[in-house]
Amino acid sequence: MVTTPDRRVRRTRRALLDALLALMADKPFDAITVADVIDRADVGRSTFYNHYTDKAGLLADGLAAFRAAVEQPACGPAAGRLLPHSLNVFSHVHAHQPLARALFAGPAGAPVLHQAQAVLADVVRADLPSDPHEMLAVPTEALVGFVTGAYLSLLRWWLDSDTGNTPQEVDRMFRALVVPGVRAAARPAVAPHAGAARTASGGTGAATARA
Amino acid sequence: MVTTPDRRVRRTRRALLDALLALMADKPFDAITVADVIDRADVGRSTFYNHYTDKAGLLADGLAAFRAAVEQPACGPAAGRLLPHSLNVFSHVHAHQPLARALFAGPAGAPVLHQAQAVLADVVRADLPSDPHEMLAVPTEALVGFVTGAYLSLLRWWLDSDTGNTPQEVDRMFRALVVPGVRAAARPAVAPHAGAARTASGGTGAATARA
DNA sequence: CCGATTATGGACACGCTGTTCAGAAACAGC
DNA sequence: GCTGTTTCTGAACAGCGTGTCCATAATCGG
Repeated sequence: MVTTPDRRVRRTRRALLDALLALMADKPFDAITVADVIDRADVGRSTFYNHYTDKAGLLADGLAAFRAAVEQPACGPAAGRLLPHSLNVFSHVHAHQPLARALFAGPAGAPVLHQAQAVLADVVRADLPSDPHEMLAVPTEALVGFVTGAYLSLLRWWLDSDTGNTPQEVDRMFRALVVPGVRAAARPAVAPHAGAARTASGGTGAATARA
Repeated sequence: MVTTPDRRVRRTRRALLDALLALMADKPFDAITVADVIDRADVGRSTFYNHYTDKAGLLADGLAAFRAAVEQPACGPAAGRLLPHSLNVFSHVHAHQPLARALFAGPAGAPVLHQAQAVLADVVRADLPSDPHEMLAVPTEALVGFVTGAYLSLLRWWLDSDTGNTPQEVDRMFRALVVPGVRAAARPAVAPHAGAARTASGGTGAATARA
């Protein structure tokens, strides 16, 4: 069960997924027809529907692989940090470029983006301190959305731009942009009367005494 | 041309757009058929194609309205701030809820999201200091993507959650999350030679947190 | 080598798209 | 109110993508 026994099955599925990913580099997912996929994969139409009920079913296979890769425990040096999986995300995207490129870069298409976003959101939710006070300056779910959006935007920029940045460099940019805001949001809400105007002029908080 | 002369035309177009927006509250854009729209709008099929070549054409009308509303000069008190249009965005979203809800909340669909995102990205690009040094810690386009993503995530959260937050409150959250990161990113890049060797350990110069 | 599983091509009904056209309805101006 | 113009309407049409079915051929594991 873990590994499909029959070689034909593995061969067919791999061919279909590869074809889909290759096509996703050009067209958005919704514009790709089953005919396109089986044509490029050299697979009969009936065969496709023997394995998947849908285009989406095929894509789900790819997404599951991505999720499994990203969710494994954070690498060594990032243990105690604020968003421990960040480098993990960028590293695995780097390692699985064709899949990641199909998921995040170019014209993604609605279902793809939605699902890929959900994977990232789960990672973020697990990485964020589980709202100990529940009285933050920004509600937890909004925070999750913010961080997820930052992942998405950085990934898109990275995969679309031709600059050959390393995962480490992108991770550094990501953290520079996100961490200060998360720290600010994780503080208990500012007093609504006294310090309302203060937020605009807030220093970049070089040292947030977290003791 | 500014105002379509014939009343029938205005009536028809308005009915079609309203129908589309209403339907977008339930289904993603791609799942809505022309038949759905004209059925709800009580309009003949030929009539639809007399005005628009496409579902997308109809939506474009809505997007143009949104863009026009958001791009007008920033309101008074936000003059000299870092992202002067931020409150503008949230205020106009609040004022045009049905449209905004269709564009940002719920299952949006690929073309909608892409275009709405482009509108926001243009606003952000105009709001960001036009890279005076060009040697920032984060490339300008990545920064634009980051801020745009933050807009999107906050808007989605706001429109999806039932908490009746005011535009001002959401704007405050937005700025608390985004401004510190933008300030950090807008600093000239860390000295490339001195500190570059230990890049692998991550952490920007400013925010190396020790747990 | 053989029985079981999988791949294949072709045909089918269905739904959505975008176009065309002749006639009915609503409009603006006098 | 009348008239010429513009717009709406319903129905029909070809084209394409979807998902299903089935008998047959190819490939697998043992």
